[in-house]
Amino acid sequence: MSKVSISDIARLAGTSSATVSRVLSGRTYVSPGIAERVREVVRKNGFVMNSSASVLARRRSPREGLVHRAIALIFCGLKPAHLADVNTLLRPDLQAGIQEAAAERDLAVSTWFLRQDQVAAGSFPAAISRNQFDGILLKPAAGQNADIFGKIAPCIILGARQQVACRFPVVEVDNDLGIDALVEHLYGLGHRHIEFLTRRGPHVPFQERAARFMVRVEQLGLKGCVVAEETESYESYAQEFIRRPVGERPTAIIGASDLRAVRAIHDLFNQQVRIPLDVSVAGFDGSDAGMAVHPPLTTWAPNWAEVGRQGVRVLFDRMVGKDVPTRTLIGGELIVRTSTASSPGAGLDPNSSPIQIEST
Amino acid sequence: MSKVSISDIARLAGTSSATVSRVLSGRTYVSPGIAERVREVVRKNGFVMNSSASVLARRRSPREGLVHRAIALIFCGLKPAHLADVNTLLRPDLQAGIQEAAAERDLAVSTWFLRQDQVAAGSFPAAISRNQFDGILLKPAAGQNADIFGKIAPCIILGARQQVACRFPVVEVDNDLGIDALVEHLYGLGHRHIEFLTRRGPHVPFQERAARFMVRVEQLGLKGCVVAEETESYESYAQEFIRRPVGERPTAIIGASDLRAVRAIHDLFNQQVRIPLDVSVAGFDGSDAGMAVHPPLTTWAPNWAEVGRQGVRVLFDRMVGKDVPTRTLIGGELIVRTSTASSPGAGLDPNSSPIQIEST
DNA sequence: TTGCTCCATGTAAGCGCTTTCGTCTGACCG
DNA sequence: CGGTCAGACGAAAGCGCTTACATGGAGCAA
Repeated sequence: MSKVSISDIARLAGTSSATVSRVLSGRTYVSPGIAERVREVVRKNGFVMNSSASVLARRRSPREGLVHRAIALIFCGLKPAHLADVNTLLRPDLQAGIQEAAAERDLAVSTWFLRQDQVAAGSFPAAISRNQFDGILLKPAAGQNADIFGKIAPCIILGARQQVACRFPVVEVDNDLGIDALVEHLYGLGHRHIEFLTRRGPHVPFQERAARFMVRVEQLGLKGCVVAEETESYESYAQEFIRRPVGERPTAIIGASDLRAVRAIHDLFNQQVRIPLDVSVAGFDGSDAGMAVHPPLTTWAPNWAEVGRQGVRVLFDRMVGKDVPTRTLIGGELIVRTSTASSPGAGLDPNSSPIQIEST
Repeated sequence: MSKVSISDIARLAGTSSATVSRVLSGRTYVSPGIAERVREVVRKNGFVMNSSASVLARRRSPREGLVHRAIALIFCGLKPAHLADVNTLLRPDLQAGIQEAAAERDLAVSTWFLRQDQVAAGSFPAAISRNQFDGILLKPAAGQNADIFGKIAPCIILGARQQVACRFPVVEVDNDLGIDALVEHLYGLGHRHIEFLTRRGPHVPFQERAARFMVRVEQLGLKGCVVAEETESYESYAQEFIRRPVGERPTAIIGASDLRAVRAIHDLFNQQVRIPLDVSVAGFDGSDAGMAVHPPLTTWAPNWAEVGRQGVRVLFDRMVGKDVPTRTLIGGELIVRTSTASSPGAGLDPNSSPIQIEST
């Protein structure tokens, strides 16, 4: 395409290609006069270097870090029918954060979806095994071992702590912070009996949230427990809820996720339970679903954009050889909406103002 | 990292590097015996070529298409505060479709977010202007002119038709199909007076949907009109709705988007309007919000995954020189939930079964 | 057998850069 | 004023591949 090469520039600037290279890489000293002349010619001709040649040449004496100015974002451990996973793994705001931080550092981001069996077999796409990347951002599904990527380039794990057996630094959402915020929010509203609603099965993030819930509840001296719904035999939490005498019902419920909370709200509604009059419900995720449900859901929104930004920052630091923390925790924001209100008996009419939702 | 080069392989296989290259590229004839021996050595040593050297060498005689086996996915025309745009531009399912189709063709996908002013100034990240990609998938924001990318590589426009002045082939969602499906669904339920709820301002996709709505409504001989809510002065559609005598109210409403429909549902609820008993409401998008709102929203879900797949397919075809259609339309799916029911007066009690939502 | 063709393979010339090494210039010291 | 040294620059050797071209041997016709 652009036929113009570094030696053309050299000729036009009346110098040698070596000097042009030195000016462009800024790695060695060049006298200001010549440097300026070279830059002028480069600008005038819209010259951009051939990066293949550059990478090839640099390989002779392997230098630190940034050979390609490119990182890979790898979603790994996806199940064969992976479309379902995608929504939880690939959050637009996470990716926006990654792009933002990558752009600041002039890094290209190449995205890959790898199935569990591909990783297990170590059969990567050619571009990955060819070391075309200076670093790797890993977003593993739960339980996925990702060590193998360490052989290819510096790695960082992104996301919520999961049982990823990883020797890599992790940048993750601090779920504990979210659970604490939710519990304290409800506590502040006068609730003294709170239940945490999750589902059966080994879903690590949910388990972690549940564990933290119990810790915080005990610290505050509240009554509370973790309830796991069956997913198969559909006997909903709501049905069980209304069978209990009023005094034994919790006054507030925290869902392990927004979707779980939303589902509980629907179920409770169908059982004529009024929210937040009879029971407050909160979620965890900050999803659109929580915004749409009626009444709008109080929830904890992890700052995924920041996870992306910090992930790139930490990876970059590692790429250039700096020391990086093994664990970086990212916070979030408590979004208070109308699904939570003061506990029955704590005064205050929660239905005094009409319910509204954020503007489109 | 891997010190082993093509000439090492050649030595081990007892042949020349030229032959190894020929075997690996499969571009010229090599006798089966030697070819097999070479492949064996390659396999045994886990050899992967240095793609920089390969790209560099191939440049001498510029060949068709696939030099890099990489495409760029460019979201362009973002506003400075772009996080808001991101959710509408970057749909996880779209990206999943892209990844799937790219993986099939052994293409790397590199993602870029470009602000409007960057595109206008023609100042691209180095990797893009350096021609490191064989093709470009463009997802422009409305009104963004993207012609400039045509100089860099073959381009395809992705998404819903917008006033992108483009000379490039387009792979897009067929919104007309969705509007038709929604109108016909309501028509089938007995509705004869339907309103389309949108917002003021030049939002092209909404305008298109509204236009199609009017066409279809007239074709079916229905009563219907397009209502645009102000976004600033908050006088909601619902307030205006209840001021009208019952006979002049529509029996069904279609929101220009799920979020708009969700908002209408909330507003109507606050005005004591029962859905779907008094009025049916449908949305457009297939979002999580639609699933969560109460009652769950009937909506049209465009098949974004297919847009991604077809986009890559069309781009690939163009990259290898095939003729491609200038316009590829992708359908979607009507998701019928309980926010729509038979028109009042058409018999049938819409509240006979309890409302449920999909499992988490 | 000779001469010709054809095809598989080897040889070697780059692709466009980076970097080592050596030269040259000028500054500075004795 | 000669010697020394440092600093700026150019010459040129690759980086690991691809491919035009050269080569040599097999196959075949005369």
